[in-house]
Amino acid sequence: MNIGQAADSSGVSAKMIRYYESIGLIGAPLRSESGYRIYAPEEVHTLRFIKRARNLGFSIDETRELLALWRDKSRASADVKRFALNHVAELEAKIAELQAMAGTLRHLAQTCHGDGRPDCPILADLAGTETPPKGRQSAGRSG
Amino acid sequence: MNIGQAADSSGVSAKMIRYYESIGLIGAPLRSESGYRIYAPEEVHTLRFIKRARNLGFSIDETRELLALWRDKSRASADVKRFALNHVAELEAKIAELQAMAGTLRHLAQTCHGDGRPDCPILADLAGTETPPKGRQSAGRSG
DNA sequence: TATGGTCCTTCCCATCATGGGAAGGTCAAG
DNA sequence: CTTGACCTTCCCATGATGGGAAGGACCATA
Repeated sequence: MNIGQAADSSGVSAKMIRYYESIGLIGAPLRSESGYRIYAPEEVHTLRFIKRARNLGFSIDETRELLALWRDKSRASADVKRFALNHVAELEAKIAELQAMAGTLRHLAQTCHGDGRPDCPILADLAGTETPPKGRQSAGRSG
Repeated sequence: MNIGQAADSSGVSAKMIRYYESIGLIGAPLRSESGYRIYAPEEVHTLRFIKRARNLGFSIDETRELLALWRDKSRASADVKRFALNHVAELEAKIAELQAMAGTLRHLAQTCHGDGRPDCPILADLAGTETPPKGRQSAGRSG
């Protein structure tokens, strides 16, 4: 199986397969006489594993650890679970961060007329000039 | 005002201030006789604007547009609002993506014993081997 | 057999935003 | 005058991915 076919059947681009090999995430495959990389089904399987881990937001280094856990037939499922839940916590932290941004911005947009007038509380907030309308608490400046 | 003071009072590192200057996000400030950058309060104000925009998740190019809107005294607030809401939509898209990841992973972790046994549905799912326990719908493989 | 198209190889560069650090000049206080 | 904190420019690294060039390999068809 050539790299192109391995790419098609794993969802990992040929470019990335070579990169993964270069950083040691996967081993170097066999080569044909002319130097073409030849992939066994087992290796394509590994590529699919990697693809799926990446899709779940694991970094390449985390994926490396997952691969190690996968290959270690005697690992405790508790180890894997801890690893997964740790990643879930990281995802949730990032989600919260983005939600804070979106919330602040949505709030600002809500107070913006959105008409032809130039006056805009969004820019006023970014500028820190906080055009005080009529009784307004200093909200959302905690960044 | 030296670059260090400008950095402290804007929250943008000296390194990034120089970078912003190099890419034309901000103009080149005055220089002292010995070549030190000298910042006026106005420029520090701009840096704070940039910092805040970055904190809200705007890219540098988006920040550039926001700066242009800010400086354009005759812009319509509708333009700013549209820009902001567009960014909110992008943030929400990313949030949804992360939530999908977290949800899938949380679900997988839930089905994992998390004890000393090696058997682990998380790795099984990543591997695509899907150890069918007893009546299990193919959930979460839409990546 | 020649040709063309599609694949493969390696190598370098770009992205985006940021930090690290080296080598050397400047400034203010002791 | 020395010391230490600051400034300057320049280069390199990150993480994950893609783009593309130059050249070789393979295969089908004329």
